[in-house]
Amino acid sequence: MDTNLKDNIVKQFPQFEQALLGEILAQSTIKHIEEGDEILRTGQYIRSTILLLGGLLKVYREDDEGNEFLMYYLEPGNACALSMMCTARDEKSQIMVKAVLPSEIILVPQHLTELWLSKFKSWHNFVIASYRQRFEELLQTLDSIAFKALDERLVFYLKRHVQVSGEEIRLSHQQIATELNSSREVISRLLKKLEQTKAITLHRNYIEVHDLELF
Amino acid sequence: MDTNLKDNIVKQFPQFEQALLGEILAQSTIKHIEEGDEILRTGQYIRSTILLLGGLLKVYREDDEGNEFLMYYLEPGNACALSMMCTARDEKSQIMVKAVLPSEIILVPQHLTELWLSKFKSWHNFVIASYRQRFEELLQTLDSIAFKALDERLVFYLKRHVQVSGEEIRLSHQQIATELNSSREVISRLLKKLEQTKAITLHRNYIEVHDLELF
DNA sequence: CATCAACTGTAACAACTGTCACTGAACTAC
DNA sequence: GTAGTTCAGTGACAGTTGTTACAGTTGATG
Repeated sequence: MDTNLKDNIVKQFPQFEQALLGEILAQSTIKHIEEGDEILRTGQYIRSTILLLGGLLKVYREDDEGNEFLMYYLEPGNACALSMMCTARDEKSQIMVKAVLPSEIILVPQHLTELWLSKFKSWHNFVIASYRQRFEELLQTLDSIAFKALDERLVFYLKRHVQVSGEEIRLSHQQIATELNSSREVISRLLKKLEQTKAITLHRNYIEVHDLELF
Repeated sequence: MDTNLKDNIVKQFPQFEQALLGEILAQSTIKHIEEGDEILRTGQYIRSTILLLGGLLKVYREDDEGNEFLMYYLEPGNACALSMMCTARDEKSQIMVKAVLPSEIILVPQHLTELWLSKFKSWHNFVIASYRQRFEELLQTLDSIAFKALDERLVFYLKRHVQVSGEEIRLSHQQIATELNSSREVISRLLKKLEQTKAITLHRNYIEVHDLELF
């Protein structure tokens, strides 16, 4: 069991040095998360850094009125950059993190995250790389909201979904509308238009993506 | 002259330890920037970390068609987080940085930024704090674009401007429209509405802000 | 099979934003 | 002062998105 776990960590985080792997195994908690469970809520204190071992997480923003929009997805081998950015003093989360699929996460206590930065070069690099990657993804999301009309944002959203979970997108129109902070009717309308161009086929509860490259 | 410079750095970056100050003075370049000058362009290679000693910089995003929108302002004592995030390999800038006022910047060569992280605790903390602060500001900007109508975004924009440069906002309607990725006529219309509520007074080339707290 | 709930399709309408066209006011340079 | 330029104000109109209202479809359950 423990050997399996170690193999799995090595597989998802091949860049970590041996000593770091040892510390992770010794000091952190592995947790299984059900689909739909919330891992982090806005306003909640962050006490651990989250590493994703298996499954799929979505990171999104929610405002006072319950509106939300998707920031990005985290795949196995990724970490939640924001949870690494909190220093010793307790910081509150600015974001929501929810499991899209049943997932396995590693929880590293905050004080270790800090310590490891100077202790392990591979950890340091991982943290920097994570920051940067997430910042870039956030900028892309920002671009799509700022510069693009909803039809283009929808295509951008579908493409990203294909990347993380294949050509069969198992979502209702309502779910998509929520993640884009729009409304169901509008999304239905736009999806219908996309279907007419043969880029996708609509079904109940899932969308089949043929080719979105032209958009 | 050099003593003046050191005093100035100490004033803007009081948290830096002595040894770090020494290295900054010895190894980095001080540069004077004229109002309107571009310090970093999208696609350009980043070779230095930028610390702001005096003046005011704006950090914004620009798309292929020349549309832009404001991400945030940098004030003296701040640093460009993105320019710190680049590791040894040459990374291209994802953003534009331009001087809003005549400014003094410190350019720290990339390899030192990296080195100092492990060498100086105060530098390390500064970098982490900068990342975090910028990420939060970016999230706020994102919120305002995603959740708010243009009238609210305009108020948010004006408020931020008051924070960095006082109650007299020296901008034309066209400049505001550009930074919000909107159009001049629309901004004029909304500003006029705001003026009618006595929150602001409009003049040629500047706006006088009385009270925006209600919005 | 009957019923119910969730999901999807659509039409009509309203609100917001962007665009076009034009006017006038303020400042600049000669 | 005059001409030219930049800036601001305004009305009309078009396109996009959100809202309301309702109908039809699918799938689950008893």
